[in-house]
Amino acid sequence: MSLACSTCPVRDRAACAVLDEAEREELAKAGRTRKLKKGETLFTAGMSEAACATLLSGALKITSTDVDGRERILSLVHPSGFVGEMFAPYMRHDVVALGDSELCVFSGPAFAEAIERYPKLSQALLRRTQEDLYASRELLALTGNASAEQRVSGALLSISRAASDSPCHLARRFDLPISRGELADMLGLTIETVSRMLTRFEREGAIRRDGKRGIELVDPALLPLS
Amino acid sequence: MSLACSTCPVRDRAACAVLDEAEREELAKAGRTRKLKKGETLFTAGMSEAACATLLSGALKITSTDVDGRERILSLVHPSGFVGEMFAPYMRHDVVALGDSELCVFSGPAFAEAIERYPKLSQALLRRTQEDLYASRELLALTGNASAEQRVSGALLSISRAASDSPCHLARRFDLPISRGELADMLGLTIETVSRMLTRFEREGAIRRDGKRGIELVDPALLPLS
DNA sequence: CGTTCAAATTGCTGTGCCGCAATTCACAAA
DNA sequence: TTTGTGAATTGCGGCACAGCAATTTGAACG
Repeated sequence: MSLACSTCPVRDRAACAVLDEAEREELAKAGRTRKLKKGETLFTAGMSEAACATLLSGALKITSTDVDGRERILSLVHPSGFVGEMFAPYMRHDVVALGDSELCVFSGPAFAEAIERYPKLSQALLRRTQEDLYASRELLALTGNASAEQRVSGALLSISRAASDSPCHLARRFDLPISRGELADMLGLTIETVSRMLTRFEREGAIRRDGKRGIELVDPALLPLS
Repeated sequence: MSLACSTCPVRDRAACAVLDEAEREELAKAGRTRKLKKGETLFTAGMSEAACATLLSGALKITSTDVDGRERILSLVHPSGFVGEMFAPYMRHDVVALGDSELCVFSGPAFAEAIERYPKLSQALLRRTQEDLYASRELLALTGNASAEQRVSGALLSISRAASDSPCHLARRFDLPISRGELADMLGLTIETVSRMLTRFEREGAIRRDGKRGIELVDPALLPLS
């Protein structure tokens, strides 16, 4: 038996929030909660059984590994986000926990059935998937032909927006959710280059660094991409 | 009054194919067909009225233009493909015809209403959007930290697969749907580099070029990314 | 069959990022 | 506080790609 949805931390933001209470409890019977520690893998690309999940707390990364063995971060997943497959017969990408995380996991067929049964759920997921698609395309545009300076700057602004309550407002002070190496993997750069750009921004007075992860935007207008 | 769906070239592959005939004709009343010449713009990023469309024939590109004015191709759209917005209040990216094209266009609100009415349509679009999301992520992985050689090689294989009837089979001989410049914009390279890579592949015996657009895969195994 | 012009190719040079290595830093544990 | 360890920073060449310019190609036209 699953945890009751009434205590779910994302019960009013996740895709299943469009269902009424009875429907949601019914859906919950098909899923199960799961806890992941930092670095643990939820799904592996190529896995032959489809599955999907809603993130309750923590953070995930969706990655692919290229022929040379280098990892590429395709997307970050925040609480209430949705990952996985319900139509495809296998998992397309790796999904790994960035920090300790809690999830609500479903088998692919079970969730596909739920989508059949609840049209509202299908619509909510369509909305969400379109948002993910635009996020992916934004990242594509950012890492396309921009300089290293622009990429790091763009990532800072994007993370700052994600950290603030409103998506069009910048958080002046925030913590990077990922390491330099992961940021580099996301931007198609190297650790060293990311580090050099942060140093440059700080020297130019655009940002101030507070420990390994803390960032304060002193003068966002100085960042090459605003 | 719209063109009857019975003569639609993609009537059994487009998202609306999941509707029965009566429903489809009903939906068609909300849309209208439109023809675009090569290079004409369908949607412009920021346009305040949401709209969407199914591509009947021809080809489209979804692009964004960065601060320096360089264009980045985010996605190619083939017949039966779907583009545009029905939930967002504005268009996020530019959509331009790569060649003469025919479309079935809907206003955003009208299509949102259709999704409400026909759960099957919502599901079909969810499937399709997920496919687009994976395609976008594949491109992200390809252009991430791969060398120019790998990017061009990967694009050739990807286009060859798209040109063949089955998505896991390579077409030995095909025409590039886009110019060198557009291919470069898609891969985050320059025209010159794309050209040099094609020359290299031909010199090494992996491909043969036939005119400006024709490509024959002589020995795909020689391509660095297979 | 030539003409025309945009697209593609090729050569050359500069540079921005990578890749390695050494050092420093931050945070946690003793 | 000291110590230990992994992450981050910094310096230093090398190279792959960008950017410009000259040339060639090829598809459509008269």
